[in-house]
Amino acid sequence: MGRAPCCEKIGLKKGPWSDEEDQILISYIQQHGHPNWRALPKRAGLLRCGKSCRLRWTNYLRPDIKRGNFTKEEEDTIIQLHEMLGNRWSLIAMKLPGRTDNEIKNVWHTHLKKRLESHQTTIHDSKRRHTKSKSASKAPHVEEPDVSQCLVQPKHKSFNEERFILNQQSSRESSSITEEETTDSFGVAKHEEIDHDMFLDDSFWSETLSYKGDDVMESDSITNIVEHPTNSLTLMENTNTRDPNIGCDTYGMDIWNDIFTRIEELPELPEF
DNA sequence: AAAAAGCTCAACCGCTCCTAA
DNA sequence: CTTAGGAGCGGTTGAGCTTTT
Repeated sequence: MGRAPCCEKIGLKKGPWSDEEDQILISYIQQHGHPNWRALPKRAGLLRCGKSCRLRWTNYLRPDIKRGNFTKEEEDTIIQLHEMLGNRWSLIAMKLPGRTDNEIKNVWHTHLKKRLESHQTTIHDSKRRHTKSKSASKAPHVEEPDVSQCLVQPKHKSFNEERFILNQQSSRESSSITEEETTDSFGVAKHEEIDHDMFLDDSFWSETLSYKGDDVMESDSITNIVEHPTNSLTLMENTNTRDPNIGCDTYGMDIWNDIFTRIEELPELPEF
């Protein structure tokens, strides 16, 4: 069929935004909101594509944007959530108030991914050396904590855990995965390094996916996620991402709150 | 001091999903 | 049911800045 271009490109400005443009966009949105991004630039008097305006607003001009370096806690959260969700930056961003998906994506590609890669290389080297030295000498070896263990999916995930990730991954087929990953026939991201013992072991997954109690969410809800992940996650995603003004549906948000709260209870990741 | 290499991050692009007609 | 259009997402790019040689 072929999609029409999102906007009439001729005569529209591209590239970095000027202060003046920012001010126009901010004041327009403060007065009128943004019920229709496509029509916004014309109404506001901006020579920009609606998409460009939305991006500028959500990634830079929104009043609740937190700027500055990421804290270690934030980075840990990103690593943990990336482990669970893959490159679902918008979902990860939901857990980091004031941070945008774009920012998180940048941090991942510029800092975190490299950190992981270098540590995995180090670990491989040390393991290779260890294997060699083992055959050469019988000296006792103290196993260093394997950082990569924090970063790969559990080797023996339960069926429900697998389905949870499957649905997270496959609900957007175009989602790609990081370079260290391969994809199986179901679109599930799999890491090459699956022979490691897992830092996020079964207890993590069962804790994450189970529910006992006194939280906001009904226990039926989490059971529903586990037993009907497709329905639950589709519901959550739809309600969470589609209303720019309201933000998140309370029901869907409660589910995420619960999941994210459990992630926070995880043991601290080792220092890199 | 200058050039090269590396890094960061704002912005763009193309795609999918959802919804209304 | 089909189609068109809007919104949002993730991948990628490239300008500008910083560090290294």
